[in-house]
Amino acid sequence: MSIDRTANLLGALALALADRMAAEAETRAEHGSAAPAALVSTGVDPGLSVGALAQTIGLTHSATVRLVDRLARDGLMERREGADARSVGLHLTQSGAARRRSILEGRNQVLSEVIAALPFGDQMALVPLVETLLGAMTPDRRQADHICRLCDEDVCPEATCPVEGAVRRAEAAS
Amino acid sequence: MSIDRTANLLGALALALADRMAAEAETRAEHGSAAPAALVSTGVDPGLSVGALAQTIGLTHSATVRLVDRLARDGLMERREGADARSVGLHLTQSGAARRRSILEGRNQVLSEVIAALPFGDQMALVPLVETLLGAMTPDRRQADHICRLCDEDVCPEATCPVEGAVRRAEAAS
DNA sequence: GTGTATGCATGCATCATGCATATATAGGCG
DNA sequence: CGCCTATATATGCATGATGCATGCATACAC
Repeated sequence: MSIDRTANLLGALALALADRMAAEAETRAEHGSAAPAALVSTGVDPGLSVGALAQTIGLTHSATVRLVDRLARDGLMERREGADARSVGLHLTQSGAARRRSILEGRNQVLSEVIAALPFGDQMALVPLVETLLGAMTPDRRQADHICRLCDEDVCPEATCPVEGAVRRAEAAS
Repeated sequence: MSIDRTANLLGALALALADRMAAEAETRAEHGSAAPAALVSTGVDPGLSVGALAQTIGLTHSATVRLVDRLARDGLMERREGADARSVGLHLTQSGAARRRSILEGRNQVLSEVIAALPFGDQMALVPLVETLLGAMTPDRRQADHICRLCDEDVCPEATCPVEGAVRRAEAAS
């Protein structure tokens, strides 16, 4: 059992899962692949700035401005007052919050369906492995927000999130 | 430990891994996110048609025609005679084959680096879980090719591929 | 209070992609 | 043999998301 084969299998699984999640999310939110992440992340941290959102969803600032334009035009997101007179505070409308829930439910459904292929004991065995891998992929706060840009915090609270944990350890070490 | 939290964690991991793989691949092949898949898949099955490639990489036929145009213009891919006078047979040039190796090496490096966070025993424990999940995501040959569109067959031979196995079972059952 | 940094927005260009359609070949049926 | 339909590739056109360079307003430091 070479590490290369393990790597290849894990890569194929990640690709297949990401495909399904993206397909599901894009049936529920137009305006490109970053739109679901924008809705989900704005729901987690209402009032965040355009720049902060840009980093989380992995677009340039200008692309994020246009995306917010589109989401606002659809009545899903609003620009309100920000921390500064420069800054904007982004918030979901009621309709945007509903859309967000729909995206999260779709994602959960896709993933749960796949995981159901494992007997319960194997599901439990999988969890710590995934947690370790996620922790290893989290060098700093910025990456953490990016990784968790589609996460459902109701289901995976921050207190037990392995990505959060890795950030805390990294920040304590610095 | 609810299945929902497990699902969320697995989704985050898949997303993070897919991000890294895509970023790595796109530093090595221009022309959009489907280009790496086109190069890898053409290497696995030389002589395949444009239509077959389109299904594997998940683009429309016309988008695939343009992608092949671009890769051919860069000297990475060639249109040769196909099975028919209608069909085209796609092949990598020498330079295309080299590019393909580079893409696969980059992918392997990204994934191996992450997996190295697990002690060896845990890596071994992970393999059968991933195999089961991959099998569960493979309803037919078409999906199988799509899932494996970035796989390195040198490292993960068809004989032991869980996706291939699932296809064979599905075809035997029908 | 002047200069630099930060944050948001816009003009412009590019590029990948999809839809509708055109053209060529294959195969079946009368 | 000729016609019809299916298959395969290719193209015209439009769209839409994105990045770069830049402009503009506000904040902060000295």
